[in-house]
Amino acid sequence: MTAVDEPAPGRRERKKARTRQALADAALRLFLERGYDQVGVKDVAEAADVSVTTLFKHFSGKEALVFDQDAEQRAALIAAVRERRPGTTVLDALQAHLRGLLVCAHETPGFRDFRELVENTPALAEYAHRMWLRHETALAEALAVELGTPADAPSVRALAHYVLAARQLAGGCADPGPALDEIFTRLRKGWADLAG
Amino acid sequence: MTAVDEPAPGRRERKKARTRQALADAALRLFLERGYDQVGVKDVAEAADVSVTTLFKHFSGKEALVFDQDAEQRAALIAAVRERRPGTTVLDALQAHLRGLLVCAHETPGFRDFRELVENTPALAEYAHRMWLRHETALAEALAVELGTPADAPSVRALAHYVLAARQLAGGCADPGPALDEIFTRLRKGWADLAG
DNA sequence: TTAGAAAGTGTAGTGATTGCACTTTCTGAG
DNA sequence: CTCAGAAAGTGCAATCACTACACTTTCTAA
Repeated sequence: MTAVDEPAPGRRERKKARTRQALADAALRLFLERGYDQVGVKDVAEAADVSVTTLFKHFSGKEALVFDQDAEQRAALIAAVRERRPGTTVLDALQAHLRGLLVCAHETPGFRDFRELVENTPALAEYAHRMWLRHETALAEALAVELGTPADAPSVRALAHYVLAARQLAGGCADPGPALDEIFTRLRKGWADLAG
Repeated sequence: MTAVDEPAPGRRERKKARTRQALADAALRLFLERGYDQVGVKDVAEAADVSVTTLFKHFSGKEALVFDQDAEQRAALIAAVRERRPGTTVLDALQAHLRGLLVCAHETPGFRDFRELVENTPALAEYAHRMWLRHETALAEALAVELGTPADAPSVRALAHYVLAARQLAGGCADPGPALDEIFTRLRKGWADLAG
C-alpha cells in the first residue's frame, strides 16, 4: 500500500531483487522441508544458485532469510495508530491490529507452517521476538504524537513495550482472543489518564 | 543465604567447583580488560588452565561464563514475593526488590564495570535479558499462589512479564527511580482487583 | 564511450561449538 | 583395601555461521 519506489527500477535493481527473492524463497522452502537446523547457508545459496558470499551481501544472517517483512510490519503498526477511525482510542486501534495479526497467523493456511517453524526453532523464535520488540521506539513515538506527550516519557515507552509484548503473551495462551481482551482491559485501566 | 548443599562435598566436587570458578573469574577479568569480542574462549580456557573442551563441559556457551547467578537471582525474586512483610502487596514487594536491583547496579562500584560491559556488548545484553525473562513462569507461579489464581491465567502471566520488563524499562530511562514508580503505579491500577 | 559503482565469485580464514576416543582421578560397594 | 566404574579432564578433528580479500562481470550515467 505504500509504493514510493518506482522511479528508475533499472535492470540492475530488478536482478538484485530477483536474487534476493530467490534466496528468501529457497530458504523458506528448505527450512520447512528439512528444519532450520538441518539446512546450512550453503544449501540455501546453492538452491538459489548464488555463492554464499552473495547470500550474506543480501541478508545480515541466516535468521534474516526468513524475516523480510520488518519494514512493512512496522509501517502497519504505526498506521494502525495514526490512521485509526476518528473517535477510536489508540489502545482500541492497537488491540484490533494485534487481533488481526493473531487471526492471520492462526487461520491463514500458508502462515500456519511458517508460524510453526518459527515457534519450534529457538533461534528463529528469538529473532522474531527481538525484531518485533525493535518497533518499541517507533511505536512510542507514534503514541507520543497522538497523546501529546514526550516520546521518552517512561509511561509512554512502557505502554509501547507492553502493547507489543501483549502479542506474544496472548499468542502463548490456550485461547488468544480473550487473553488479548483481558490484557488490554487492564492496560486501559492503568493508562486511563493518557489513553482511554 | 540459601545454603542447603553441604552433605557430602567430596574432594571431587570441590575441584569441580574450583575449576568452574576459575573459568568464571578468568572470563570476567579478561572481558573487562580487553572487551568481550576481543577475547576468545581459548584465551579464557588458557587463563583458567583448562582445555576448551572442559570449558564447554562447565558452561553452555561463551555468554554463560559471565552469568553464573541465574538460580540466586530467581530465588531472590520469588523470595521477595513469598516472604514479604505481612500487609505488603505483592506489587509493593516487587517494586522494592527491583529498586534494590537498580540501586545495586548503579551505585555498587564493583557492579558498575560489570553493568557497562553487559550493556555495551549486544550479545551479553541480549543474553541477560533472555535470562531474566526466563523467570517469568516462576514468577507467575509465585504470584498465582499469593493471589489465589491459576498460574496460567493470562492476567497473571502478563503481570509477571510486565513486572520483569519494568526493570529494563526503568533502567533505560534517564532517571530510573521515578520511572519505576510511575510504571508500578500504572500496573497497580490495571491489576487493582488482583493485587492492590 | 568509458569510468566507476554495484553485483557477484572463490578462497581462505576465524571463532564458537560439538563429537569422539582417550587418560586421569576420585568414590563407594564389597 | 581394592577395584569397577562414574565423572573430570584432554586433544583432535570437524562443522557451521560469518568475514576479509582480491578478483571478474555487469550495468549505469555523465
